[in-house]
Amino acid sequence: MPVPKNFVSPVRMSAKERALSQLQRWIIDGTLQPGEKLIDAELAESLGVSRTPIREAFQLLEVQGLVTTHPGKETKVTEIEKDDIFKMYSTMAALQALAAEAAAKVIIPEQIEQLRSINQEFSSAIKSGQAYQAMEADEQFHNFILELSDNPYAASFSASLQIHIRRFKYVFLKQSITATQASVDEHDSIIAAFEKNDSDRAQAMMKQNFIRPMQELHDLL
Amino acid sequence: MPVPKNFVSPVRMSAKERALSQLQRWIIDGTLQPGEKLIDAELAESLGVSRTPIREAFQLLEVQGLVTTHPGKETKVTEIEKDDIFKMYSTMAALQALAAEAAAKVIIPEQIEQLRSINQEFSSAIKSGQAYQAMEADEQFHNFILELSDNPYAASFSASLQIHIRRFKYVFLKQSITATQASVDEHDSIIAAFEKNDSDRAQAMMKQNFIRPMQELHDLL
DNA sequence: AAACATTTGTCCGTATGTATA
DNA sequence: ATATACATACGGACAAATGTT
Repeated sequence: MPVPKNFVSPVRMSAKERALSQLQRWIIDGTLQPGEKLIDAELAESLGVSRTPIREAFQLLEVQGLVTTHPGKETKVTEIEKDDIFKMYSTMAALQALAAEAAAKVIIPEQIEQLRSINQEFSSAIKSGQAYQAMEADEQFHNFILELSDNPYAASFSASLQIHIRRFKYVFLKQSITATQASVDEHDSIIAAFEKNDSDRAQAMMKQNFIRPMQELHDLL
Repeated sequence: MPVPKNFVSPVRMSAKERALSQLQRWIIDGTLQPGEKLIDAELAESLGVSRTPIREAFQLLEVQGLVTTHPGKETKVTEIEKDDIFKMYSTMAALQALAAEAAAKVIIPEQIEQLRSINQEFSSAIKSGQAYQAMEADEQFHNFILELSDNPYAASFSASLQIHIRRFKYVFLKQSITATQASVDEHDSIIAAFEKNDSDRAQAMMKQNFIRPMQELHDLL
């Protein structure tokens, strides 16, 4: 019997992983607010697990910078302020520019076509005012390039930053749309640079793709 | 009774922290070799703690990329190969270049003097063939600039990469000296750029300070 | 194919430490 | 200043999962 090869991952998530991703979601979307105190026993009950997986999730969240633990004292959701946007975006810009530079040297036509397709969805989402879908498509575009760059360090750091940026948007912008047509055009420029294997230009355009919204966001707040 | 103000940090390290730093050391210096299987119960006994802090340390090491966990199966020390040097150094270069760019805009004369002093020690260590001291001074130089840049994301990512780079040097170079006079000169150029608050040049020189040894190392292996 | 051995995953009790009254 | 409450840190037992004989 032909079993579907790519079924939706039989993810037997451990309790720790479930706790982690749930807590991440709650912190990102503001259910758990900045500065809020977290008590493991309480969360353990509401997630239906024991305190151990919660504690383990706390440790990972601390490394990610989403919670801050004062050992033996308390653990709270990390505070966030609007000036942090500079630090997050400029760091992200540096990593993504690096990825674009590397990707430009190895990308093949089929992959360029995939990027085009993703950017098309991104554009559609913006035009129809679907903020969440637009954000997802944008992330997909950048993550695809990161994969091409074949740099696990940059990919890991970028993933971490992506979470912080998402949280920033939720906390300060409450879901309002942030992506604009300018972003779509910049993506097109990056794709064009990829076609010519022009790593310098790909790198420069990628940087702008983060620097511009960074300034727009800061002006807005 | 006058108690010394700056005593050596009353670090009440938790068992988890002790386990973590010990395991880090063992992985970096090759005591625990790439691909080696780690069993928490065993390490728990040899470190004189229970499995819990060992397990917690494992999780953090996994995020750092020093160990790889196959859930429910095993956890091993992450493999490493010589081509990884490109990925580590190019990523580090991007982060440090960003830090230098930011630092150039806010650095004050006193801090420039401190950098000069650190670079002096770096130079001395190289001339007297003290490989470890040279590496430490070099790291101190870069970490100081990271602090100035006031970017916790870049600082955190850089710290993580520093560990991987250290491990790479231990595994492939066995303590032989890697720093050269060229590095000292590049540091001087960075300092000179700082004096003029020339963030572009600081950024460019910082990048070269990582790209050059990256290629030298790769040619060597 | 099934039972076994090994290792990871989870639970919960207890100790330790910190802050508040 | 002492006691008390509360949250974290750790330990050890048990359960689940995987690979093997």
